[in-house]
Amino acid sequence: MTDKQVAILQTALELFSKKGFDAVSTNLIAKEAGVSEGLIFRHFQNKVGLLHAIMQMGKDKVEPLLASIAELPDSAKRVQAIMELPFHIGEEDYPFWRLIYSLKWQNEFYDDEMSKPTKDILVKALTELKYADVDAEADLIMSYVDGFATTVLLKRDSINTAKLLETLQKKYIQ
Amino acid sequence: MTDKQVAILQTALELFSKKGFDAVSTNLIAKEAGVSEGLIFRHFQNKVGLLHAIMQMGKDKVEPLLASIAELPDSAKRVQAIMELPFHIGEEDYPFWRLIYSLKWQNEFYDDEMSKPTKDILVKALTELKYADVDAEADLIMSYVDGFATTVLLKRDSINTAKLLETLQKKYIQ
DNA sequence: TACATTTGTAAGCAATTACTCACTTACAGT
DNA sequence: ACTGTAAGTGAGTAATTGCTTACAAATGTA
Repeated sequence: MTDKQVAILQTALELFSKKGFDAVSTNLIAKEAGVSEGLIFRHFQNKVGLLHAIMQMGKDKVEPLLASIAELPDSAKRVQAIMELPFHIGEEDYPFWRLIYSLKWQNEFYDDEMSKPTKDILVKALTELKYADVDAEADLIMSYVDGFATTVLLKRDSINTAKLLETLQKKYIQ
Repeated sequence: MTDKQVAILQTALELFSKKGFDAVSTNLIAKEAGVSEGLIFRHFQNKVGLLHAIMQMGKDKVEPLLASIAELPDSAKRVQAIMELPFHIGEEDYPFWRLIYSLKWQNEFYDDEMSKPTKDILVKALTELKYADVDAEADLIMSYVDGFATTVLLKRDSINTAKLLETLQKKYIQ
């Protein structure tokens, strides 16, 4: 990967996550990245190809994180780790997660499969914990996580997310 | 309001919520609504004006609903009503709520004030219920609600939302 | 050195974009 | 019937869109 290739990916991610995929032109990306517009198409074929490349980058980063959670020996700790996931996103990964969540709401790009691995970890852990309705319980926790992610990614300036996590933990940890 | 005015508003809402605001052209809206493109600008000044008109429509519908919750005499019931809000959205209101949530992720249109009245109801109720940290508790519930809304609006086909609500209620109602 | 491949540019492309404007039609109130 | 106002049209606009292409510079690799 060339310097300019990285520059394109990073500024595109930044802009997509800030304004939304459709509101950002390839012209703007090129300008902000200090690159000729043609180079975007040389490396990524088209605008959607650029988006795919960004998503792949993100997936490559998420996979090992999820794997490390799956390896935790304590089932309850696995559930807890999934639940608290949004609170432990590094500042540098905010743009990626904002992009993921914004794309969810556009029919064209919504990929239901993305959250599958996370739910699988939950289902396995909840089964081990002998929950009655494992699937519904997992869906409920997945909803919580979506909610926490929304709050952390969208309101980190206006609310105290550390205190929020603390309040949450008081309910589930004794 | 003319028939054509209503047609524009409805098809615009439908398209915006399905594809995203920026991905929908005024040309397409006009075609789908069976109206000349110029009429959109006659009635709503510009594309953003059209969006504002749609949002106003939605707000007018939400306000009385929220007011009726605020009037419930039982504080606990008020909290419960807020929490379950996403599960009781009528099918006909899905497009509006999808639009609201998709716009949340675009810097340009995100209006932090929109969720204020809901949180106010929560804060008041939780105070009456003598919760320790009312504000953090309210933020937590607001997060839940965002999560439930995401699930209901995005996955109503692939998961059983009725069962999800049931599972949720088991945790909070004894 | 020579040559092939990759990386990069700049100008240009047809199509689409949001929006305007001159115009006609419908319908009030007097 | 006359007139002012609102509703509606459709052809136009300049600017922007995603993308191509012909070419130059850089980077291998023998």
